[in-house]
Amino acid sequence: MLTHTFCHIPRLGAHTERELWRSGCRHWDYFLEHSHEFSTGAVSRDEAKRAIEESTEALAERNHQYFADSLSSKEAWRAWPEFGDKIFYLDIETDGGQSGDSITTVGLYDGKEFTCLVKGQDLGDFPDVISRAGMLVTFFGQGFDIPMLKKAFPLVPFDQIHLDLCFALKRVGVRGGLKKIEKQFGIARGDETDGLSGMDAIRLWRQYQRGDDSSLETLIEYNREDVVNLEVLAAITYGKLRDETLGMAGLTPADFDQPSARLF
DNA sequence: GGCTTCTCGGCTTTGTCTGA
DNA sequence: TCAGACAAAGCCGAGAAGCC
Repeated sequence: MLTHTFCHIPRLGAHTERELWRSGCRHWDYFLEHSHEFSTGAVSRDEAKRAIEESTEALAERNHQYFADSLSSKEAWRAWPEFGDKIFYLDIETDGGQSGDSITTVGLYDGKEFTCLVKGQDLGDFPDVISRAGMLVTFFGQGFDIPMLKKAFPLVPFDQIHLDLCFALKRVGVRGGLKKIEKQFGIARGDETDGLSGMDAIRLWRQYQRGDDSSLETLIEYNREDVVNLEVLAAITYGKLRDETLGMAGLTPADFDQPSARLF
């Protein structure tokens, strides 16, 4: 979807992008060869062409910072397939204000492997682990996880593309908390963690601190299911947003498979 | 409960296009 | 070349929402 995107160009909005698609310009490569044939709204054609040349180069170099800056958070979903090999699904748990509301665990899932960094053990490795990510996927991370992490790790730049599924799903009419949405899409949890909430995560951490090691195991499993399930939700969200975005232009995903859409 | 960001609507600003 | 019309982005504030 990223190579069909034009609304990341400064001062070029969704309306102009839809007009470009409708008039047959559906891929960066096509625009670069035929830019003189299309209207780019309030942006000059030369400026738009320069932006698309930069975008092509940035994608070839896997430069996630470029797209983190140019793509609005609302449109971050478009980069999900292109940066799939540099994604971390992320979720944190906290102690609920026990010591200034500090982070107890950080769960990270790259699509293959789950890593849980635990306070007092390996949480200090977070800056090193996160430096490998080009894109972060969270649920309400913009409102909670990322501000908390920025506070705990002020030297980490957090320059990744950030897809917040909470707001992305809301755009396609799916509302509610993470657990409610998981149920809505038939995503099941294990017997041990089914029904647990963020408040239970705080309780489990406190039990662990009192010497109950099995509580930490349950907390890590809860954290693991949170981030692994984010991948399933991201795929659902991507499909829904793509269909809705194309639908607003009177197009379907099949229209992007046309030769002119792919190349020329 | 506090925090943060979202959406939405209205207004302002900026740049392109078109015709004289 | 220039001025007016038009389109789109930016900005702001209010209210809503979900996180722990």
